[in-house]
Amino acid sequence: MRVAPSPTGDPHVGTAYVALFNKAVAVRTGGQFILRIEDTDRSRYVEGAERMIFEALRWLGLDYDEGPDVGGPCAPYRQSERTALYREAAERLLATGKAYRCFCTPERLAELRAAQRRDRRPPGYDGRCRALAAAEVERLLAAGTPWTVRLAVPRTGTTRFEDGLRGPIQFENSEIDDQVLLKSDGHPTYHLANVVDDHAMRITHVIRAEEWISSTPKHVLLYEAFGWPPPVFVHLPLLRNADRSKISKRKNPVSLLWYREQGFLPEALLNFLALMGHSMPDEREIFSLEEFYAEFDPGRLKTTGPVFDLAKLQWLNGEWIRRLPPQEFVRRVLAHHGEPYARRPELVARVAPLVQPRIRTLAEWPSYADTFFRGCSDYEAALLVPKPLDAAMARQLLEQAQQIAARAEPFAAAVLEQQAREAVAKLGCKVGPAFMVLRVAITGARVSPPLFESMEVLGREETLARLQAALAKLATAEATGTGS
RNA sequence: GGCCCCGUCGUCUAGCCAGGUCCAGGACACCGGGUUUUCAUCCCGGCAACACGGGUUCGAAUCCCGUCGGGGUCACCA
Repeated sequence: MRVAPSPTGDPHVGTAYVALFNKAVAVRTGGQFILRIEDTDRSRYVEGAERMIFEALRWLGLDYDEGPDVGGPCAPYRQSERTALYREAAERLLATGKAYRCFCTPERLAELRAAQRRDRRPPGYDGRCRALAAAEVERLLAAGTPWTVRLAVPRTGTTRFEDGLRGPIQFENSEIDDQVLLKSDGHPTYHLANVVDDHAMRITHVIRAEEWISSTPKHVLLYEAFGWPPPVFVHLPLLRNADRSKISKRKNPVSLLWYREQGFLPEALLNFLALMGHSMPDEREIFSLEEFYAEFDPGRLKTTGPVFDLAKLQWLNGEWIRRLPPQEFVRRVLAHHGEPYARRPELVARVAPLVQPRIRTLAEWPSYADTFFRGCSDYEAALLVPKPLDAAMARQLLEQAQQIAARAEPFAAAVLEQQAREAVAKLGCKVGPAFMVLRVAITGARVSPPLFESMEVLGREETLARLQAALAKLATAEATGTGS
């Protein structure tokens, strides 16, 4: 089993999807899971993209047994380092007449396509160079004319293969183009490199995306031409945008980097991907990678393209965050966010339990936690006076709170809450609005972690300071008429 | 357009291969309600689908055919 991405940009969510199922088969069958870098298109090569693929796969826990950065018996695992192999293979095909040299220029091919399009005929190479006499080939070669190698696809007959998921699939050979195998720059195309490598690396199951179905007959023909037994082909459904087109950058976040930055847990992303197109026998929806491997069954794969629903991923991520052991949650927060949190790990640990049940992604951490790290002085004074109350009542509540905070012993949430409730009752106020006044004073926002727990974390001194600041803010607002 | 793949609630799906136990179950989202100091959690309830038409059969979401719909692919990209 293998996954074979191209280093042409950010690591793609589809790569993770395909890698997941390949690895699952490898784990279940005791086979090797290989990472192969398909970098045969130097024009699309992106510096650093390869390293990001390594990192993304590791981040997800989809480690590979063999690959460019871990080595293995079939090294090298970068196609750009295996060009001799492909040339040799192409020579073999040339020698046996299974392929031929094509000297057509890109211009002629473009004109050919244009003409076919104009006449509303199916596009494809017209086979001109296939009929070239040996002497003519020699002459062109001697003249240094650039050439490619094309597969000599049989003109008649049918090529069939068994898709491990969809059953028998067949194509008329007359509909298959004489695919270019070796480009004029000496690099192989996907088709050649893929088949040669899959054979060389003893890949038993080619598990890839559905978009490859229509080129599979070319691959089957290649295996036949080489006299090699073809692997089992399994075409996974394509991940889709909401409009059901294949998932794309424009309509969906597809970069694994993005998911990491947004604070999605690898566990959740993997869990979500596993849910797309495969189901657990007991319909369980939340499960670990290990559980997935344990229950994975090719027979439970689906063939219909699932729409990638970020909302469900967010829900799942929230579930995973809530299930994290407290210490682990702290570790993830620290790993995800740098300063100012990293400087105060002990404070993070105390704040964490208040935030953990409230967020769906690690990126949301600051929205609840920042009041403990950055203070809260820049809120609007009007927030201190929620709807049914007036400024006078707000002031009284804050003053009562000051007294309670000053004397509470110990300075703990339960004590503070009990005394606050009593005081509020005496003032003849409802707890909801009353606590809202204090919440704003303490956290600077109407949405916050629990009030008294927050006070406890802040400590007596800071609590008193914030209450005092709120009172001052209220007074200023009243004086300038900007309050309510 | 040719070829190929696919078609159960808005979305992810169970059920289909081995027809009845399915007037189709679960989850997300959404809408109500409850718990609650805000938010979130948690609990309860609701909305909502077998694409359509034939056929086979005592009986079809499940088998067959057709139609329609969606997608993929038609590069010296992968």
